[in-house]
Amino acid sequence: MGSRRPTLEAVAARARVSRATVSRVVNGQSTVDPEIRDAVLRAVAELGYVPNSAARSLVTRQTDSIALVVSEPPTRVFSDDPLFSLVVRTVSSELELAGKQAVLMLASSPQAQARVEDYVSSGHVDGVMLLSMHGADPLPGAVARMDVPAVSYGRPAVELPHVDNDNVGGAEQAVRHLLDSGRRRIAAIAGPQDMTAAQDRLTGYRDALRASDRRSIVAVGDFTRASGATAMRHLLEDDPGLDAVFAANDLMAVGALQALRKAGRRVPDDVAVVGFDDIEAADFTDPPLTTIRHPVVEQATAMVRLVLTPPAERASDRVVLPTELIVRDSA
Amino acid sequence: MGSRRPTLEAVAARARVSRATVSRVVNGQSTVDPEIRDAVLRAVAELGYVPNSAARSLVTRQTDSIALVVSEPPTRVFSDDPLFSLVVRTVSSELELAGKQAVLMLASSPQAQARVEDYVSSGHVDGVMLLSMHGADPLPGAVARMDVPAVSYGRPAVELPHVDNDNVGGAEQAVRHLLDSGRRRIAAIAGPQDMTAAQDRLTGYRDALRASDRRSIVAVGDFTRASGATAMRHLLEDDPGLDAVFAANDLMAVGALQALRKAGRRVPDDVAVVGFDDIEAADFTDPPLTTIRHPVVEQATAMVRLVLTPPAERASDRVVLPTELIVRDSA
DNA sequence: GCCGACGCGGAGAGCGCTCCCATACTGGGG
DNA sequence: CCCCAGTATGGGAGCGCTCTCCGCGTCGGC
Repeated sequence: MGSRRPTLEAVAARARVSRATVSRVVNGQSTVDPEIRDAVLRAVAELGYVPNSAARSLVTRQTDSIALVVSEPPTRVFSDDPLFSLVVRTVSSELELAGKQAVLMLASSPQAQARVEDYVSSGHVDGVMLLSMHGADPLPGAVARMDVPAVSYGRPAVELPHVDNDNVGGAEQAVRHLLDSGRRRIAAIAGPQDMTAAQDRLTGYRDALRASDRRSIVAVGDFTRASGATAMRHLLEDDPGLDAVFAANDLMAVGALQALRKAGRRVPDDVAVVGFDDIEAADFTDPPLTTIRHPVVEQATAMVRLVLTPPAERASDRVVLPTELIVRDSA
Repeated sequence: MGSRRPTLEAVAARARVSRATVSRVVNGQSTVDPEIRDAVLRAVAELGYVPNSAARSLVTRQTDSIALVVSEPPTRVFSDDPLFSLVVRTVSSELELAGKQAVLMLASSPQAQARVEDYVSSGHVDGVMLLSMHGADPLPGAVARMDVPAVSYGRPAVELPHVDNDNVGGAEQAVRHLLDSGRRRIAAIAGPQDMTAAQDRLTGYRDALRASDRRSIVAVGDFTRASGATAMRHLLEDDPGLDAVFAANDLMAVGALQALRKAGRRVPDDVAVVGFDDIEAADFTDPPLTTIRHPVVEQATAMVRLVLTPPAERASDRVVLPTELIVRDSA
C-alpha cells in the first residue's frame, strides 16, 4: 500500500500510448480507436488507477462538490432535527445522482462563518446551498457576493436565488379553511419576525382576513411550544370571544392546544386551531392537529436542481412550492 | 467578479517579492522579515487573495477534509434520526476545531458505495469515518483496505479502528439492576443479530445472567417498536412467570410496555422493564423507562480524534466508552 | 493520380502551489 | 580585516492532469 498511487503517465506507459490518449479514454471521449481504448482500460484495471482529483480540478477549475451550509446553532429548535435530517439526506442523494458530492458545513459561530467563506472562495466547491432561516444571518449576503452559484432553502433576507414553500399561500389556505367553516374571530400566533417564513405566514394570515374584511388579532411567539401557550393565553385575555386561531407552526399550535384546554375551551367546538408544518407529532395531539404541510423533499430537490443549473439557463431564480391543507380534528 | 481570482504570483508581484516568500507568509512560517511579511499581508488583503486549494493539495497530498460515510438506507429506523443528526453535528463541529472539513456521503445503494470508494481513493479526503451498523455492509471491509485512515462509529464486523460504547457492559448493568432489585426471571428482547451492537447487548445480558446462575430467555426483535411488542407477547406465552425484561433498545422497550399493559401486567410491579439508548421518548412513556444511556457526543468526538491521529501515534485502535444506568420508574 | 478533408494519436504547455536548493547578505570571531 | 556560519530571499522544478495544437495516415472525389 505505502507506494504511490499510479498516475496517468504510468497507465500510458503500460498501454503504450500517450498521456493524452489515456485522459481521453478515462474521460469518455469518443475519438479513440476501440482497440486502443480497450488496451487503456486494461492497463487502468491492472494498475488500479484512479484519477487524482486535485490535479484534475486544478486544471478544470471544478470540484464536483457542492457545499450545504447549515447556519443554525445546533439543535436550536427541537423540531428542526427531522427537517435537518431529511434535507441533508435528500440533498445528498440528489446530488449523488448528478455525480456531485455534498460537503456539509456548519456555520453556527462567527469563526465558522469565516471558515465557510474561505472554504468557498478557495474554490473547494462549485456551488453553495444555504440552510439558514434568520434574517440577521450575514452569510447569505456574503455568499451572494462570491462568484460561486449560491441558492437558499427558504427565502433569505437578501437577494439570492432560492426555493421556498408558499408560506403566504399556505397561511391563506389555513385561514380560508377557518373562514369557510364559519369561524368569525380568527386570531394568529405569529413566529419570530426576523425569519422570513414567519413574516410570510403572517402576511398570508393578514391577506386572507383582509380579503374577507375581518379584523386581525396577532400575538407573537418564537416557534417554541411554550411561546405558543403564552401567546394563546394573551390572545384569550385580549379577545375572549375568539373562535379560531392560526399558529405559524405546529409546535406553537400544540402549545395553544394546551393553553386552550387549561382555559376550559374545547377544540374544535369552541376554538378551532390550525398549525403549520405538519410535524410528526401533529397526528398525535389531542385532538389531532389540522395543519399546512409543505413539501420538504421536493423543496430540497428543487434547490439542488437550481444550484446545478447555470444561472444563464435557469427559468427562474425563485421557485415557490405549493402547500397542502391537512384537515384533522382541530379545525 | 467574472475575472480570475488572484494567484500567489499576483500577490508576489504586488508585494515585490518572490512567490516563495508569499507562500511562506501565507503558511505562517517564521523565517520572514516582519517588514516584508507586512507588505505581503497588505498585498493579500488588497487583492483579496485566497489560496487555491486544488493546487495546494496537489503538492501537499492532503485535502483537509474527512469523509463521514453513512451507510444506512435513509430513515430506516425512525429513532436513528436524532442520532444521525447529533453525530453529524458533533463530528462536523469537532472537525472544524481541527481545521478540517466534514464531507458527508450517503452510501445506501451499491452504486453509492462504489462512488464512495472512488471518491476516497481518488484522494479527495484524508480520512474516513464510517457510520454503519450492519454486519453485512461491505464498506468497512473495502475502506479498511485503502491507504487512508478509517475509523468506525460503533464496532464494525471487520477489523477496523473504532469507537464504541460499552454495549456488553451496559447490558450487564441493566440486568444487574434487575437482579439487585430482586427479579428472578429476566427475559431479553434482543436486536437484529446482524448488528454488532445487538450482538453485544445480548452477550452482556447472557453474561450477567450466567454470573448469577440464572437461565436466559430470549426473543429476537428488529429494533422497532412493533417487534418489541410481538417479542414481549411471545415471551409471555413461553414463560408466564417472568418478572423482568431487558430490551436491547428503547423502541422495543416501548413496544414491550404496550404489550405488557395489554396483557394486564403492571410495570414495574409485575414485570420490570429496562431499555437501552435513552431516547427522548423514554422520559414520556408510562411509566417512564429505566434505560441505559450511552454517550453519543463523546463517542463522536472520540471518533474524530481517532481518525485525526496518525496510526503510529495512537494509544489504541479501539475506544470503548462507558454507559450509564438511568433509573426511572419502569424498573 | 493528386489534393483536400477528416479521424486519431502525440507533444507540450500550463493550471497554482510547495519546497528544495542556491544565493546574497548579515554579523561575529579570530 | 577577513572568513565563515547563519539566516532570509529567490529561482526553479515538479505535483498529475487537461487540452490545444499539430502531424500523420487514410480515404474519397474530381
